[in-house]
Amino acid sequence: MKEGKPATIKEIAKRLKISPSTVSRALNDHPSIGLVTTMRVKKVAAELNYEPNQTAIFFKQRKTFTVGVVLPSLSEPFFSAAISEIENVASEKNYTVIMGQSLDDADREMRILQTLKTHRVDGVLMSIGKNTQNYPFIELMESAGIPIVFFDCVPDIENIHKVYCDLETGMLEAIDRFVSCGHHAISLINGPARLLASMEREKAYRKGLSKHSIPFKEEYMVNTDLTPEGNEAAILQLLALSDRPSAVVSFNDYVAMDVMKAVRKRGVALNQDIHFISYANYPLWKYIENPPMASIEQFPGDQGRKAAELLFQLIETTEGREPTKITFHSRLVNPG
Amino acid sequence: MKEGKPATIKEIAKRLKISPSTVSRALNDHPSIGLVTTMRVKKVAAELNYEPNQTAIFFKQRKTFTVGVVLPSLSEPFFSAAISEIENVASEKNYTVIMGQSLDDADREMRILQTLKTHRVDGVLMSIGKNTQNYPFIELMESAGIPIVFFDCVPDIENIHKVYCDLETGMLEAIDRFVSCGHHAISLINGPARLLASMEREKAYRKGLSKHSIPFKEEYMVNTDLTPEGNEAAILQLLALSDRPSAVVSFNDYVAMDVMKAVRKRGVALNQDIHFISYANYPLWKYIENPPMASIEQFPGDQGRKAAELLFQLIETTEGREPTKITFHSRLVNPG
DNA sequence: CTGTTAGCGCCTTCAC
DNA sequence: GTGAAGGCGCTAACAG
Repeated sequence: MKEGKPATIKEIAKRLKISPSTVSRALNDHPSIGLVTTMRVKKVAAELNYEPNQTAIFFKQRKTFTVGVVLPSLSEPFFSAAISEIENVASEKNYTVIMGQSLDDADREMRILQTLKTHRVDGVLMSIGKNTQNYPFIELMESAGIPIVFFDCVPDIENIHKVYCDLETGMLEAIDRFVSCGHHAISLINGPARLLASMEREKAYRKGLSKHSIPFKEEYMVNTDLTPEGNEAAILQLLALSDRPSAVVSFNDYVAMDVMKAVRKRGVALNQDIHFISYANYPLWKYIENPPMASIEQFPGDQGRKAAELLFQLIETTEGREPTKITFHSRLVNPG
Repeated sequence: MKEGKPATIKEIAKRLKISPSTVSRALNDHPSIGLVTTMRVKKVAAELNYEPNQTAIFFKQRKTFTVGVVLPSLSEPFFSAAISEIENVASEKNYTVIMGQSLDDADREMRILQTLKTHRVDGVLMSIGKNTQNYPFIELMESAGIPIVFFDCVPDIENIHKVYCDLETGMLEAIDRFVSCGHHAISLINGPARLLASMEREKAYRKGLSKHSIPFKEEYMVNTDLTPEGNEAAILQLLALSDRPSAVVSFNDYVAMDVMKAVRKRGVALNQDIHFISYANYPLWKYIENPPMASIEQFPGDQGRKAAELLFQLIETTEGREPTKITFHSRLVNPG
């Protein structure tokens, strides 16, 4: 039952008393091999349960048919959706996926990339962590000739391939919606100020307000460090205001959940006294008793798919390509 | 910046006018190489930016330092927790992780295993899908000499390595809890009857009841196909009973969420008219307004870690080992 | 301590 | 159409 060694080309050559090269060609349907020999070879191959030794092929072809995926966390539904699509694209192309979670740790991120490099992956897809400030890995991968495509959480520099979601459109739609429901006291609970993602939200928020001629009020924009405590602190800051906002856009759904929990605890009525819209649109909203008024969808699956497709293009064209930038537009949707 | 070819051992040998084997040994800190030569070699290696070609090493050593992980879905928090721990163990051991989602599709499962085999992974960790009835892949992997360890959702056969969570203890604790709160009309919303997981729950449920001398009532045990519709239908069946149960154990948290939603919709008061306990203990409960009374923890992370550790043992011992069975015991905990 | 030789399994010129 | 030979990069006998 247990075959010590899998069959090799040589053995089937020996059996047929022909040369290994002929066998190799036959197995690869090389045109110059006679149909009969090809058949005979394949028959014996099947009998011997022959399977090509991929490691040998990888070695020879200088290609591993493997791509690496690096992202902050697998447990976030957002990234799950992305990696799922990535895997679909990869398996269509007969590539396998090696993955690593950075857990928002820049060192760990770098280590993962190193590993991927020594494993000679053919390409890398990456969404950087919140704490990643500089990007040594870009040069690392480039010097190794390994293409890398960033998605969703992308470095704020040019000359790289990236796929991401423009946060502005969703924010504008959110504010439109709030305004059309009669809200004018609209807050933003933003993430850490240094994050690109936060800066974009703020910019869009200001733009949305001014579009409706609502003046920007300092005290309506608060920041959270994205911890549960920070999230709670942020909403308390808003609730304490004499002119408490009636509508809030929050950084993402996790923030929204903490915030809504805190609101509930204080006896403020959700979707009555105060209304929420947040980014991400996590699937679990449909189970919640009082879900937010709306969500801003960021299309993780589509981003993942596009990024993967782009990566495979880069892998297939040996030439160094122009940096490509693909943008999705966030959109307001019903939660869940 | 971009080096066409990475440096090889040969080149650094040539530079130093020594033999490649010496270089190889030096780089691997072989004891028989003089300290000076070792130093010189390493110095030149660093200068040339040498990095060993893993594909060559894999090829030569007949080992890829890669393990495959196959599970139904990455997006379930349960499996995320497991794979996260698996990855931790793997990276401690300097292994990388290739993963595939079966999406509960038996064919896809088989295809993933095939791919893992051709990629010559050193071992496989697997949690089988709900629809997997027979296990051709066991023989497949065995004939290739690739050890496989199952975890959580494991085949119902002997002679395999498995790590799983005994569901009984948690069920007994749940029923104890219900009874001590004065409940005697205790229902079970179970999964598809053919699932091993369902059979175990039923058995434990019956045992728990009889422990408290509560007679088993047919109409108190209903099944769901685990779809949202099925879940709703199941609870409606219970609610329609003249002697409606006041306490329900449900198959898992997804079922519980659907069920609780349905209950809410009909104006039955959660945690008052009717109480729930379910398996899994998903982290999101802490955000829910009326969470279940308790959850049954199945320790996905611990299962993943143990399974991985076992797999690495198997990989390291060339000998075919006795089938190992490691059991965790589910436990009642506060949700979230 | 170091060098020589050989070979992992496959593919690919180059000959015939 | 087929065979022989060589080599990918590295390691591991076997010699010195």
